[in-house]
Amino acid sequence: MSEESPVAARRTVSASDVARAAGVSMQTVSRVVRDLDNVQPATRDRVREAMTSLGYRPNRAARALRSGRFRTIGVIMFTLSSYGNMRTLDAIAEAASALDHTVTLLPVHQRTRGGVSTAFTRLSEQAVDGIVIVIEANLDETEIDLPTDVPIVVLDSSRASERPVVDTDQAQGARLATQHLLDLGHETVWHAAGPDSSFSARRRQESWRATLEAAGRPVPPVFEGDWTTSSGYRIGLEIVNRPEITAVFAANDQTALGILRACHEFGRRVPEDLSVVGFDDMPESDSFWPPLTTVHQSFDDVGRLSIEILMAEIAGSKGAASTIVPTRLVVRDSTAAPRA
Amino acid sequence: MSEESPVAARRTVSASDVARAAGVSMQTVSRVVRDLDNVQPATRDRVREAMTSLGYRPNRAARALRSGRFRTIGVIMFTLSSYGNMRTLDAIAEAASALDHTVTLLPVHQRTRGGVSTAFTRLSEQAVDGIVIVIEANLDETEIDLPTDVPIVVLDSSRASERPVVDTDQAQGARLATQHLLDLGHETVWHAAGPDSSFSARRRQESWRATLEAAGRPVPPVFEGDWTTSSGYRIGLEIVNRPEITAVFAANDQTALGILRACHEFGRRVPEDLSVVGFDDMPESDSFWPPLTTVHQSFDDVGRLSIEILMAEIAGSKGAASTIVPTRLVVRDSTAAPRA
DNA sequence: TCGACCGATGTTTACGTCAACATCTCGGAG
DNA sequence: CTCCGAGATGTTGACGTAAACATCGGTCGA
Repeated sequence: MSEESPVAARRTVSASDVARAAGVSMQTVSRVVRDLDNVQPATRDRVREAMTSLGYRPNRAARALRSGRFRTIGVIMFTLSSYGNMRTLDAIAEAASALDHTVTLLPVHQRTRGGVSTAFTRLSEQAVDGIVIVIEANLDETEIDLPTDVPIVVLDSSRASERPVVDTDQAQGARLATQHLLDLGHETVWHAAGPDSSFSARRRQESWRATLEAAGRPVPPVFEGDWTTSSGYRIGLEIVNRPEITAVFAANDQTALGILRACHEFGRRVPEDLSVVGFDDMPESDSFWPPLTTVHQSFDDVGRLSIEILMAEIAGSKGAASTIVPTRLVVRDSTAAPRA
Repeated sequence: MSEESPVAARRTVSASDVARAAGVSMQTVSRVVRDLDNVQPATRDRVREAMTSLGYRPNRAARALRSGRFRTIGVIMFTLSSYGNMRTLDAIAEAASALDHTVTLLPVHQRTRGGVSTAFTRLSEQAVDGIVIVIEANLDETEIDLPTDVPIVVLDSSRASERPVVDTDQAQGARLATQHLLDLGHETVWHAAGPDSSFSARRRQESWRATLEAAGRPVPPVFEGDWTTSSGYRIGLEIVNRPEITAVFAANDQTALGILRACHEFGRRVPEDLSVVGFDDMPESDSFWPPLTTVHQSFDDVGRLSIEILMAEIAGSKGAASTIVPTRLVVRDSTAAPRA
């Protein structure tokens, strides 16, 4: 009945306003906000009431300043425009949110130097408690001016990193794909690779090669791609002219899709004349034509684990272990035994 | 030569540490940091040197507390797992970054009440200067406890909102698609709709209907979908049994892809027996089989404009105008004249 | 009955920065 | 030679919160 007038917007309601309204001290308000200690239920209710009627919202900046904690995780990625990155970010955001943390996107500026485009970022202000680096590049980490005192978890990195690494088990996935094709009876398996700048792509390629070698099969030259459907299409155009190729392992589903397109255009039948395996298991992959056999990776697990490890580091645990998330092969209709 | 020892990590370097090292006052450090005023070049250099050698980073919380500005934009979205949302977020992040702002993902918690799942979010703490709502739901805005004093821009909203709205011109896009099919000589066009909870989906449907009516064509019943390939596949299964259907406008590319799959499985030829148009123009769409005719929407423009408008609001301009971004039709191989 | 102890609440102070104001230096005009 | 002003730099005091410490009743056992 008192503060009804919605006249001029007061600036901001602070804890002391609430305290005055509830007839308690600021400190008690703080305790109620943080669900702390024993505050007498009656007092608590009185404070709560005052908070809602005044529309009080704790000032996060002040809180962070005082406590030194931002309850915020920073994420560094080059681009959101890839299926994997997006899914990973989604999972990270969800996991962080469950722990009552917020996710902020830390900008990465591209820089061209000596012909190579590298990333250069100056995280000039510390406003995060931890950082997840989801970056895909031949990136010298020194190019990113990272805070020294903030825990960091890295995805898609060389294992050489001293930081904790969380990643899909690229090697296992590529082996699954390659072995599947060999098991079907193909003499060997060709590979439509991802960009050399990606650690994931490199590991998939290495594992494909190792699997062939372990089976004593010839290792054909690699088709170089860059994750895109158009690079897959270009590779597909080469493949359709070479009847001796009966099986291809594509570095990701988009590349596989591009190959499928070339096959359609030139009448190369899949899987009768050519078996194709992808990697990622995008939601669309089961509707490609034919539905794509592919390696499913669990982006959700990767995102969730990276937050778990990061939070442990933030909480002070030293030397958190790196973690590898297994994949599984999803067999659909793009693979078959070679024609006799 | 002096501070070489990397012994124990000091806590944080503050402006006063820098001031001491450079032999100036904190205020001068602050001036240098903000590139302000006239600071004697010699002094400026001295301070800069001290900053780098000490590894000084301004404390963003303190800065925000003092200035009341966070240099941060909050983004509210249900899920990142849709092509459009992801692209929009990417564009928003880029635009914000160009203006030296950071983007944070504000979590939205799902809540089920009375059988309907609604969003409930308590943005309990204000830590953003403005908010972009990219939400797709029959959402009573009161369900989200938004700060009252923060500028907001809405995407994918009913036009009824009093807030500034930025969106793709859904109506124009749907008209383009429908008219294209009519122009090819189809008697009428069927529609594989998106979920009713999406304003975009509803507007595409309305415009499809209006276009048919304006052309004096019969308006067939709507196939109800939910953006996914599997709903498109389900719709496709119905279509393949009905030879009288010669043209379909799908609410998005995924739905179209599902329809294509059903056509392949049951030998309904596209575009000879059925013309299909999508909406979005995903990067994969030109590699579908056949390459998909679709409506291209410019997510980049939507993201960029939303930030422009939001920033203007933050800067104090009242009543920012809503904006509609045009689409364009991309004709590929999934559409043709009906067979005579 | 009294003192110790415990739970509930209040008081003080510092977190790091920036705005406002104060001061200081130096050159040039009168 | 003095005074004034402009530019350079320093000092003080919030911003809103939470940690540390202080205080104040009341309960319970000896």
